[in-house]
Amino acid sequence: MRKSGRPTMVDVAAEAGVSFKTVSRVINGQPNVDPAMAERVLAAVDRLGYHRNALAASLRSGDRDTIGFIAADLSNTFYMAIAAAVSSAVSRERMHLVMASSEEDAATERALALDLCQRQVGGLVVVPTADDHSYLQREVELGTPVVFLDRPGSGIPADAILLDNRGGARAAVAELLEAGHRRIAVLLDARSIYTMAERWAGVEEAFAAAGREPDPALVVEGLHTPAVARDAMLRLLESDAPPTAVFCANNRVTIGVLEAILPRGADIALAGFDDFELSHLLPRRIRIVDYDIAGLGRLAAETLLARRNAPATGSHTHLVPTHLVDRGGVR
Amino acid sequence: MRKSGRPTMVDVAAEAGVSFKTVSRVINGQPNVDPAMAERVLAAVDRLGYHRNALAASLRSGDRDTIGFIAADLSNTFYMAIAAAVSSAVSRERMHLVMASSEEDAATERALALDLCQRQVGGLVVVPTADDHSYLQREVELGTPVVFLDRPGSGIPADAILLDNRGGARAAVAELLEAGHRRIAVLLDARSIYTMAERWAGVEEAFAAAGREPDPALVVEGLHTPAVARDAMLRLLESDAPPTAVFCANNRVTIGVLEAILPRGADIALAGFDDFELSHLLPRRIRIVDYDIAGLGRLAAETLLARRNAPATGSHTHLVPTHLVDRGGVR
DNA sequence: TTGAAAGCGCTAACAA
DNA sequence: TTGTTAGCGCTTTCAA
Repeated sequence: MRKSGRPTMVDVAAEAGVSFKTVSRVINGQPNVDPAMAERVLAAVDRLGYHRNALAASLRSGDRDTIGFIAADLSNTFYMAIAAAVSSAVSRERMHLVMASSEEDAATERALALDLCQRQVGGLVVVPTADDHSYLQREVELGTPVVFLDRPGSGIPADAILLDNRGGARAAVAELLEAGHRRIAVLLDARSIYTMAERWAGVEEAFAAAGREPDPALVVEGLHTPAVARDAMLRLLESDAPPTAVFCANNRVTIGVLEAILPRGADIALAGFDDFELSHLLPRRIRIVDYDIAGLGRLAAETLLARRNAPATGSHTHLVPTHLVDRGGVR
Repeated sequence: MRKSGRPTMVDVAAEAGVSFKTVSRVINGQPNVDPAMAERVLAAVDRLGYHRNALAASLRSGDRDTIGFIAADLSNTFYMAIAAAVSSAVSRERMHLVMASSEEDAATERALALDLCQRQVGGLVVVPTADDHSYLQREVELGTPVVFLDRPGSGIPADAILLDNRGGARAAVAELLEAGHRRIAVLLDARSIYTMAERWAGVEEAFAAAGREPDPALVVEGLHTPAVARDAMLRLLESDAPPTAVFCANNRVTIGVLEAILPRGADIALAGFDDFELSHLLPRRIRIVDYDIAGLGRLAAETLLARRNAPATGSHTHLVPTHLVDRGGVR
């Protein structure tokens, strides 16, 4: 064994007294090897504690068995759940998932994506923060498939896996309108975020279908944290004409609203986009726009893996359905 | 550019009309390069859309800039949160995190760990499922540091990051005893799991300190899911002598217990190990054994990275403190 | 069935 | 300051 490093195929070959190509054959389970020789090689492998260097192997063969995942914000349980789903789908194909977070920063996203490409990933799943992805153009051309998740990318041909944001929001608000509510508050994060814009569009569609339109005084946007959403809700409750119902455009907003409503037992109908842990134990009934979050991650992984083998025949956008469910109402 | 593949340093050198070592120097920002030459190289890089192959680079240099993380179960938000923390700590050092899940299976854990070692990871963070890790002996000897997280490993010299399970459980139960409770139920997952054994030991210590011991009729173990925990709690509530307080040994058990208690408004004092999302919005007050979960992941990453540079001077076990907090009580 | 030689794309000595 | 020559550990021809 050389200079105290890890043993190599050459070391194993020397130990077993065979050519180093024979070792390669045995290690890779290739046919046409004399069982006796294989036996000797395996014994040498064992004695030396040899492990194949997968990086060196892929250098020559060009095989890529790693997939990159860039989340927008890993501290958000939504993206963590997706990462877990992508990971398990990827490992089912005996591949690995390398995970990173852009922290909602376009430059970071770009640096991470390019870095992962340099690491020769076989594909990239990206929750985009940047609004131009032409920096990936070259990589896609060279055969690294990219799949956008949760938000669409732009500037390159790549598949996208999106939620039916519009339909989900529309259905939730339509229900509130049908129940006779006329003062419906709509609380959102910044409308510059793709999902927020879509959900807001769904809200408008629901109002339009009922021949009405949202009351600007009851619409609050830019609610980026539960605390901010809570304060906004408190102000609405204390206004001259408080809402009788509220639609929360994501789970952070929903949580903030609950923080405002629950302590004072305000009597308001609740609907929100995104389910969350323990929603079923809430004391108040709430309608939730739910969807298969693990399925979202799985679909992304499968779409990506399919691209690896198939020719780039136009990009496709998958719309993952949402459905309304009841949560809470536990006394 | 050769056979339609990605451009290499040789291609860039040809394009720029310089030697390929000069390209290497420019790409790696090494000193002693004529600015004019660097300019020409950079232009060629741009024209060709060249990106350095980080795998090939590390093959020769031996640099390892990837850390492996093996969770016991990525569908558990606890491990996902840890993974996120490890990821961000690792990327702060400009390294990458490869994520995998053993699904609580020892053979899977072993296969994943060995696989990651073959991929030349610079270190391994493992939430162990196997109870013998001597299979990693060789890798540790060869300089791949291993850090165990949440549960101790065995058979190899490796650092461990553990929670103060015993102290946390003891404090929670001691408080119930001090409040005068005499019929305290203790609900656990299987005691064969390290954390459960430790927490149970903490419970016994608290009882012993009060000159008492747990009532076997009120101790239920093997509660692996919220549903099972809920049913166990319901049986206790309906028994002849129901408990006046309950200690839940992890958050799954706590959730099951809440599912049993909340709908019927049973008047029972609650304490549980592990915080969970939205615990602060629960209608019932509950004492929680809390800890810094992100810090746990960060500490694991930092301990691992420190090992990479330092000599293997004996393994160290870090005990992460826990503290009791109030949750819930929102009407 | 086995082996020798030539790469993969890069870094690291060494020379010029 | 620049270039040359060896490798890193493996896979892939191609010949024996």
